[in-house]
Amino acid sequence: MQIGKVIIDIASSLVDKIFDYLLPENEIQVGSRVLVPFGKTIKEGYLVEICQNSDYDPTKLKKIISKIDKVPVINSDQLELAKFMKRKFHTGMCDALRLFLPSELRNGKVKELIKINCFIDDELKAKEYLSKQRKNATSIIGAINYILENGSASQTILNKKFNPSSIKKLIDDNIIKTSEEIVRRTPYKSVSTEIKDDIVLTKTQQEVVDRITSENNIYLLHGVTGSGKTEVYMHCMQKILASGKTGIMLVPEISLTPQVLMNFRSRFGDKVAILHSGLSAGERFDEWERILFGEAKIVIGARSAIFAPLKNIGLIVIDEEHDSSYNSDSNPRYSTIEVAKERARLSNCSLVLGSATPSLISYHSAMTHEYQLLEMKERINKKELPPLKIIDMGNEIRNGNNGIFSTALKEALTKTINEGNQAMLFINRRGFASFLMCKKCGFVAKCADCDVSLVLHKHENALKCHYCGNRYKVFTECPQCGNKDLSTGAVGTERVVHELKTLIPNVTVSRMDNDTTKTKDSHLKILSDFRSGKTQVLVGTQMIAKGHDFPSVTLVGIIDADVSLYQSSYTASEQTFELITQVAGRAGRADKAGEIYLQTYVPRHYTYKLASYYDYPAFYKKEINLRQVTMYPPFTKIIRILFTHSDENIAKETTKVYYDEVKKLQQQYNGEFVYLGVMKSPIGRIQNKFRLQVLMRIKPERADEITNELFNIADNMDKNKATIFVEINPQNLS
DNA sequence: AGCACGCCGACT
DNA sequence: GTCGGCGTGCTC
Repeated sequence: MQIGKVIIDIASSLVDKIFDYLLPENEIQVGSRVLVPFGKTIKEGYLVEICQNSDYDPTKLKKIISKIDKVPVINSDQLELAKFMKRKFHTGMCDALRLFLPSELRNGKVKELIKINCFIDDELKAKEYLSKQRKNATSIIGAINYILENGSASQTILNKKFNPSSIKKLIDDNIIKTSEEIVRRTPYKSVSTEIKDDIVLTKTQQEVVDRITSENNIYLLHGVTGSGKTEVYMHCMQKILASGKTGIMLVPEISLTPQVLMNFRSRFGDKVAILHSGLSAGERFDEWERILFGEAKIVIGARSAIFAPLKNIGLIVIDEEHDSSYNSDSNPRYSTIEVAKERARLSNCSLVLGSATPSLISYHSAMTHEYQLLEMKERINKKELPPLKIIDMGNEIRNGNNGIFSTALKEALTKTINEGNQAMLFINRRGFASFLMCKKCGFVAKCADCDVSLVLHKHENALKCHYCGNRYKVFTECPQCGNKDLSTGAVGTERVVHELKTLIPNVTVSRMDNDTTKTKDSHLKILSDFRSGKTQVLVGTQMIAKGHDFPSVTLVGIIDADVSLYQSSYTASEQTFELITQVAGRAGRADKAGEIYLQTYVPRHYTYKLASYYDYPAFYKKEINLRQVTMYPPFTKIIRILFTHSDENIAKETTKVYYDEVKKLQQQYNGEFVYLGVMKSPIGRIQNKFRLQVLMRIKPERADEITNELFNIADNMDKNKATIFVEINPQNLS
């Protein structure tokens, strides 16, 4: 008797287990999606295994109804990867499997696009028909003439140009004949697929390519900005392609600009598939299908592209490996680097992690020889990195300048604009000001549903909560005491734009942050306006720092570097160093010299000093020592268990039950816990849900074991109480 | 996720 | 007396 093991496509921990079914007579392969009777209803599921026996009462077994797709949609490596994700990150099997499929497939909304071609096979008959028409039948006459002139036309176009009901009548009357054709929606179709000649590599680049392609390993490629890493990746991919294998290259979502995509398309033609959130549903589905059917061999995309349905993978590349977007921080939570390591292991291929500022953890792995370190220390154009000036803002205040720009930055800005060059101003905070406060009674506007201050957005004339999105009216007098003297908190992007316009009245500025990039292509528009010189200054948050190449930028200003340095996270210094290096890399990319101004109140901080020399190894040394002394990652693993519930008492109760269990675990693993504590989450309430947490740091040796125990405790808790989230080395503790 | 079973309040 | 509230539990 053949038993099919099925995971039901319902994302709930209550049904996240294997259900046994009888297999029907006609063959279904493992990895197929199937329809099964489930309770009173019919559900979709994934056939994950076929075997001979079942532990379940054989009389109660039901039969799989049918398969959904013509072919299996999940291959064996992907199945293994899903199991790995369940083990490693505690994701449900269903959640993991869904990552491998375009959502369009599951919704059944997208089908193969069918183009209906309209043509006329009997011209005489058509002309005769034409002559019978009244003069005012413009649609019918126009459509026939249009087809006669063009030979044929798609029905979609005809429907747009003429009256659709007339077209239908013509088809019904057999004047227009139709034929169907499957078309693929290729993104960025306009880009030529003509394959360009190779660029000759430098000696260093060639050596790196040779290393990567000669031996299967995990490589950390540390190359300064402008050292030509992308070219290295492309050459490696070419070699892989030539050997009949396939490859994945991941980039941060934000740097998947049309330019990057064009680069790849012009090198690999239609052998490359592109996966990212900017694609339309149809495009994404078609790209996925091209990969599944082996038409595309190279996949380039954001983090989810690691799940692409490739077979026979020869190389995986993660560019800008330090980028935080590689950590999924909402369900299902996973680390893309960990997934990539496992996928590379399963495919027996190399994994390349590339960055100008590797994450401390990755660099440490290279230092301890878990990864192979590859270095590219020189820029392709042999130019020095631009000088970085640290400006003491305390000094500015002492000299009577209370503004947000230092005197030096003001002068540099004016000079840059006058000379016809471009500038970028970076501030890691959106909105106008971080809060609005009454000077008299100290009242600060707070969100009704979250324990946070509201951020002032002048442009929209609103106070916004950055955690739940609630909006409130801006007040001009204190709601508590009626006082009209209000003060605003720390500067955000809006304020910088405002001050800049005051400083240089005719300047053209655009702002790039979460608020101005809500619509689909808005960030591309902002970037292309800046690239073309339509805007002179680009003001923005994190997102302007990444990978964009603007030849005319000669000035970069970091308005308040301390925002990043003084966030309460053990990665604050690391993130600040990384940020400065990335932002600074935007200046002077082409033949023009660039300069960077960094404004701070702690000008002597080692992070700023070392960042200003672009000395990553020195920064690493300093920071890794600190981590070792204080016992933070990579010397420990941080685990945070977050409990949320709308009833504060229930949240507290669940937290206590869990904490007591962890204490038992601590006894059992005596000495493995460096720290264990229970407390309110830094933001005690979000969207009216109370948040508590159990926080611990564990020595690495037995950390996996302990993590499993922690998962088990969570699994055995009452599902109707507070919601439990387990986070490993969390980036933002809010 | 759904759907049924089951044990307590306001109504023809 | 019943209709229906949604807490609890199960689905191969």
